[in-house]
Amino acid sequence: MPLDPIARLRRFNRAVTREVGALDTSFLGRGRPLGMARVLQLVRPEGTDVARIRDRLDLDSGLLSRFLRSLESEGLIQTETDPADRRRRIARLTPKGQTEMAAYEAIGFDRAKRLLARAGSRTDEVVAAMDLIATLLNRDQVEIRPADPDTAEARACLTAYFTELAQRIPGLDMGKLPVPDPEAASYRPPHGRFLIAWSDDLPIGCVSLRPLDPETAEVKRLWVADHARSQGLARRLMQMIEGMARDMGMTTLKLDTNSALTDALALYRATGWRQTEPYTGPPADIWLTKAL
Amino acid sequence: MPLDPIARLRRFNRAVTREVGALDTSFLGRGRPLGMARVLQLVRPEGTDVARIRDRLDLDSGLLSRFLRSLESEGLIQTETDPADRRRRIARLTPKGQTEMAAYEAIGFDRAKRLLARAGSRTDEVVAAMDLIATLLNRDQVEIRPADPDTAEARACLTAYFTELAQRIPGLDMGKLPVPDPEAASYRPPHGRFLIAWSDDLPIGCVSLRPLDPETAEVKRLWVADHARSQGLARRLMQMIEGMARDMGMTTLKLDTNSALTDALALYRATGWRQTEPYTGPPADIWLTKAL
DNA sequence: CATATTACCTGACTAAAGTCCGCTAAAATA
DNA sequence: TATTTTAGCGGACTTTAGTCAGGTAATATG
Repeated sequence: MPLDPIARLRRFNRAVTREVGALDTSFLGRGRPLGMARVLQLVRPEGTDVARIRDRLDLDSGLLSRFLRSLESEGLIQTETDPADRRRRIARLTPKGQTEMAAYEAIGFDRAKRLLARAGSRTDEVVAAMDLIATLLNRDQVEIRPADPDTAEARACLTAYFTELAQRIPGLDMGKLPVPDPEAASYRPPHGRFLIAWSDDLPIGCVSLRPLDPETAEVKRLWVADHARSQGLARRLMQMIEGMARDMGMTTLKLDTNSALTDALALYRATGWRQTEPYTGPPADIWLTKAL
Repeated sequence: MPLDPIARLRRFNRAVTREVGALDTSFLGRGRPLGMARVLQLVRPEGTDVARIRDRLDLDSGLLSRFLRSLESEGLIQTETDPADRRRRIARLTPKGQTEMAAYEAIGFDRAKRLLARAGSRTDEVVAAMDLIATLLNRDQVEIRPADPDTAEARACLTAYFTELAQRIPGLDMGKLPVPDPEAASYRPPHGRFLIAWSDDLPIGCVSLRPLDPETAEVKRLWVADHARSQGLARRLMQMIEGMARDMGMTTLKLDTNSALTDALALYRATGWRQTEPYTGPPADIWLTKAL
C-alpha cells in the first residue's frame, strides 16, 4: 500500500468528520438546537422511557429534564408517569411531534440519498464498505434476540443465507423461499427457535433450531453477513441456540452441512461437534452431532 | 440486500458520528477547548493563512481572532502579516506549539491504531473500505499537481501501477522499480512531466509524459487507485497531461498499452486517440497516437 | 416501619461557541 | 486620487451545553 494504514484511517476520519459536521448543521435548519433535536429523535410515538434517552445520549438529568419541558411547551411531546414505577416518566410524541420528526427524517433521508447518488455505478461497493465499517464500530453492541421466523427481517436473513449457499456450493439451486414459509411453524416456539443478531437495527446473522424428536433438535440456517465475519458472531449464535436447546430439555443436537463451508465446519469441529451417520440427502455431505 | 441502501448509509452515519464524538472528547484531555484545539491542528510550522483556517473550520472572523490571540498568549503560535498582502495574516507554530501539536497527533494516532487493531484479520479490507468512502467524500477536492518522479509518493504510485499491470496482464512480471529510478530524468522538466492526483494527502492517481523527439511525446504510466475509479479522474489526468504537452510545443502524442486494459482503452478511444504502428514490444499490443 | 435509594425536577451557575458591530489598515477599483 | 472593498481585530452580547446542589415523591431495603 502506498501509504500506511493508520494515515489512511485518519484521512477517512477527516473526510467523515466534515460530512458529519455538515449533517449536524443541517439539522439546525428547523430552529431548534442540536441537543433538543437529538432528544426529539429518540422519542417514539408509542413512548420512550426518559431514563433510556438519558442513557443513550449520556445527558445530565437536569439538562434532559429542561429539554423535555421545552419540547413539551412546544407541543411536540407529552410526558406521563410510568404506571409500573411511578418515579419513572415516559415521553410520547404528540401528532404535532410526529410531523416534526418526519421533517427531520426527511432531512436525513435526503442527505443520505444525495450522498449515495454521488457513488454512481459503485453504489453497491460503497454500501458494502459502509456496512463493513459500521459493523466494526458497532461490534460491542451486537444484540441477539429471538424473532419470528416469518417476519421480513428473518426472511431477509434466510434469503441472504440461501444466496450465500448457492455461491459456495457448486451446482446448487435452492430455489426461492416461499411466502409464507411453510416450515416457519417448526422454528417457532414452543417447537423450535429462531434467533437474529442485530447491529443497530440491521440484521447481520441468524440461526435456528427445530425439533426432530422430544430429545433431539436440529440446528439449521446458521448465517453471518459477510461484513460481520471474523468477529466471533457465529460462535455466539451457536452458543446461544445450544443453550436454548438445553433449556428446552433437549439432550442431543444434530446438523447437516456441506464440505464447501469450511469456516462453519471449523467452528463446529472446534466446539464439540462430532461426525455422525447421514440423516439427510444432498446438498448435505457432512452430518454432525453434539451431546448437551 | 436485506435492508435498503439509504437505511444502511444512515446506520453508517450513526456509527461514525459516535466514533467522531469520542475522538473529539479525547482531544479535550489537554485542557484546551475543542475549537481552539482544532485551530491549533491547522497551523503548520511553515505558516498557514488565517483566512484558510477560517475557511476550513467555517469560523467567524472575530471568534478565530480570539482563538489565535489565546494560542499566541500560550506561546504556541506566532502571527505575522503576509508580505504579499499586508491585510492578511499568517499563523506559524512555535517550537512549543510543535510539541503541543505532536501530543495531539499522538492522541489521534493512538486512537486510529487501536481502532484498526479491532479489525483483526480483516484490516486490509477495512482500510480499503475507508479509502473508498473517504475518496467518495473528498471527490470535489482532488488536486492534480506536478511532482518529481523519484519522490516516495511518485514511487508509491508507480509500484501500485506495476502491481495492477501484473494482475491484469497474464504472464507479465515487470520486476521492481529500481532505486533511484534511472528513467526519472526523462519524466522531469524540462524534458518531461509527472503528475500526481491527491485526495487529502493520499496519492490516488498519476500520469507522466516523456519526449520521443522535439515534436513527439509519449504518455506513460496512467494509473488511478482502485478506490478512485469511475469518477472521471483518468480523464482529468489525461486532459491535463495533454495540455502540458501542447504547452511544451509538442504536436503529436503516442502511447502503448495492452488490450487487457479495457477501461483505459475505452477512455483513449473516446478522447481522440487512434491506432498507429507498433513502436515498442511486449507487454504492449496496442499503439495509439493523437495529434494536438 | 424507618431508612436508604432512585428518578426526576428546578434553579443557580459556568464554560464554550457563536453573533454582531464598529474600527483600522491595506488593497482594489473607478 | 477618491472611493470602495477586504482582512483582520476586539468588545459586547446571546445561545447552547453542561454542572451541581437541593428538593420531592415513589420505591427498595434492612
